[in-house]
Amino acid sequence: METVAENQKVRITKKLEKMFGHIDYKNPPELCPVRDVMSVASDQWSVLIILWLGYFEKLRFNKLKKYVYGISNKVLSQRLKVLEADGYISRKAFAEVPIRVEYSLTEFGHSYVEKLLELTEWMQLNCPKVLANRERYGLF
Amino acid sequence: METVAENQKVRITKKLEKMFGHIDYKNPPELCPVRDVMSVASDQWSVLIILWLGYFEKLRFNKLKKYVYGISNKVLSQRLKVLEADGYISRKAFAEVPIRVEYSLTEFGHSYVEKLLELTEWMQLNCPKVLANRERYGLF
DNA sequence: TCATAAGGTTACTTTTTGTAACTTACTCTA
DNA sequence: TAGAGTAAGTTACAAAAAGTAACCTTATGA
Repeated sequence: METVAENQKVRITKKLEKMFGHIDYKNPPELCPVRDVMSVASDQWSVLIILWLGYFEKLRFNKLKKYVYGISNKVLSQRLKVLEADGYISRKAFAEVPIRVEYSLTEFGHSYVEKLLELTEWMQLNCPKVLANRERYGLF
Repeated sequence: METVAENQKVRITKKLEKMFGHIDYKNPPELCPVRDVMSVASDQWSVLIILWLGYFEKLRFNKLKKYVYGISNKVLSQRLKVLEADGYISRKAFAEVPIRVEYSLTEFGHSYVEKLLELTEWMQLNCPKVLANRERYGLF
């Protein structure tokens, strides 16, 4: 990662454009792709939802609620909607009584899980803080 | 990513342990490493702080505030403390008047930026939603 | 003596998140 | 036929988090 001295004027580079989406830092923050990417499925609940759906082929609402321990109906419902809209998961409703709804990861969702695991493994090896907790996790 | 049928009992595997930290899903969620990893420096403001510190070698409080457009003193101060505690950035205060404080990325912070950029590039190629926005970003 | 400066902190307001009770439509049991 | 149960959510309300704007400190220059 090449850096630039503080007093130096910002140079417009391909790399910077990719990082911020647009060189003008006064632009609305929604225009930053990195920010977008990280905001989509990086919150605590979404991560757990995605992980459990990565482990099970498919899960119904209440099963998912059981595994994503401590989540409420409202929050689970909200997160599922966002994750579906963003293409991580798919929702399949069956016209039964009572209604049955199955959630599963999309192709993209599965590859995102791989990325999450990669990042986590990398963090476990490189992040000072996580490293300090490895005993707590019982890993390695 | 291998998945497991819904009705199947959870098998305790090395992979699952890594994913959740502990097989018992009723454990406090702080015990999930993936969750930990994603929660540390993935919020909107932290990402921008890290990116700008990745671009500039070092930045003082008010410069940083200027680039991380729209952030307040309180939030910037808070995030900087957390990021420092977690090993992403380092803080250097000079005994001058008025006081001068320089923030910069640690070694780990720099490699995290690389990871962020990698993930973003990957997302831009694979995420349906981000792909739809690529025209807006003016990338590619 | 008043303004300015850097790097924050503090009291207060707004927004977001979470909680627990309720809903709907049907079926099973007493 | 009244009542309970079931799945997948909503809704009204409370708690927590985030944001805002004024203030602090120590010193220097006008």
